Amino acid sequence: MRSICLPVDLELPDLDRLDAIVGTRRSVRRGDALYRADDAFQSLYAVRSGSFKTVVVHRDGGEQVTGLFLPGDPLGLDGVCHDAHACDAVALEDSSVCVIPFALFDAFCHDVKPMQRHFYRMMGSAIVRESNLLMVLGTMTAEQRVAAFLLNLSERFRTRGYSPTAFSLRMTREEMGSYLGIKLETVSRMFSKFQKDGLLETQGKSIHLLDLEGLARI
Amino acid sequence: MRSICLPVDLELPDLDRLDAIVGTRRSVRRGDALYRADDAFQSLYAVRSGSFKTVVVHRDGGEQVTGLFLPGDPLGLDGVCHDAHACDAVALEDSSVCVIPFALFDAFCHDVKPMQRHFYRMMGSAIVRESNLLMVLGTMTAEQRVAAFLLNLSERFRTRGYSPTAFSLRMTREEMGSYLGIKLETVSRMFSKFQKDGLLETQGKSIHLLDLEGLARI
DNA sequence: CGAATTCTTGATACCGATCAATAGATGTGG
DNA sequence: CCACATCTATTGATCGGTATCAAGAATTCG
Repeated sequence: MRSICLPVDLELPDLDRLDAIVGTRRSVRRGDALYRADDAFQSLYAVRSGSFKTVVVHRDGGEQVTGLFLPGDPLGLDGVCHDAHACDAVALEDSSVCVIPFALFDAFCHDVKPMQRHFYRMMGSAIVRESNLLMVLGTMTAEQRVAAFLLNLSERFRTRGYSPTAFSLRMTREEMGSYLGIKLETVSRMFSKFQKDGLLETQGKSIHLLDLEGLARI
Repeated sequence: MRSICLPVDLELPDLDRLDAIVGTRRSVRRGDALYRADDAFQSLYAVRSGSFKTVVVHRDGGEQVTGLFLPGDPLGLDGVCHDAHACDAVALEDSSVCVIPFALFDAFCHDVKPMQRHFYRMMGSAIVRESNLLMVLGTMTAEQRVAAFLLNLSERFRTRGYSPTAFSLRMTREEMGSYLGIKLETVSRMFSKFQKDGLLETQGKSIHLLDLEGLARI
């Protein structure tokens, strides 16, 4: 878990100090928010178990899912900008996070160069992840979006040591659709199509990918 | 200019050190790249004059414009993640940038806390900017996208002290379309429609917004 | 178990893509 | 500085992919 979350070589005294900073845990029930847009930014979080979505809420109530976070993913970086969070972070299932008070974390980064470097990487990763999503929303058909989404998940589960071909997805079709810029019915239709083509099997929330290469060719 | 680019109060010795770091200038001709995806990440940049677009290139040649950068905007943050840039940065017109060697800048941030803080803000802003674009691409109609784009530009010109209602836009319709996830013909049609409705006047690259509130209502 | 939410599937409508042709702008070399 | 070639923009006609509307089935959760 730490290898995903903090792939940094730290010596013992530093490691203890970090453990003290990250000490607190917090549980969030399915559907509850870890933080909301305009909440004061005080802490970063690391997903320990479960999963989260981040959503931007438009003035006229329109919601856009902008991120999906799995165990090990850092959460809350959107708040670094203006001392307030820019989106809501909502648990997709009963979940828990590590709380990382930013003031302490920042001071720690100041003293420990590899940690500073890793923090930069986390911020950079968030930027690149969103760029990739822009690419998906800007250039792909509905079919390609769903395929790209599944392949991305597969890869992320793989790096976490879980099966890259069989996993359970706690998002609803509607949330996936929002994330991908399409409607829930379209998501459902694409799943049906892929199933018909022998690329995957679905049974409710659990998904079994049968042909990763086939999905990649779409 | 510095007030956009570095809104930080620095004392004199620090200011001199920063000037030394930022010393170098670089000119980029229209259509040329300041950097390309996979180039080694060595420097950040600040736009001095002109404008840039960032583009992500898909394996099958598909291009997606992911950002538009005006004077004062920081450029290159996408490279902080993996020691290599994640996109191309291309000049939309003959332009110039300040070159900020990252190693020196990082050391400076380490010593000067307000600067560190400002760097965090820049990274955070990049994340929030992309979230907003995700919102545009995920939830808005073509008409709304073009209106939102023009209003965003208007606001950015305003904060820079330029006219918020009359400006010249060096992007082609195709580039705007790529940025907004629609085709160039659709961009053109929306401009024509807005013109018919008395919301703006266009003449080639120069745009005159006549009714900001009307655009916002769309 | 039972109510509520979520999912699937079908029929139809509409927005934006595509194809195409003309007009206008931009830049280059004579 | 003009003439020509090229790139860019506009506008129209048509097509297709997704959204929308609707109904019923499956799943989830209290």
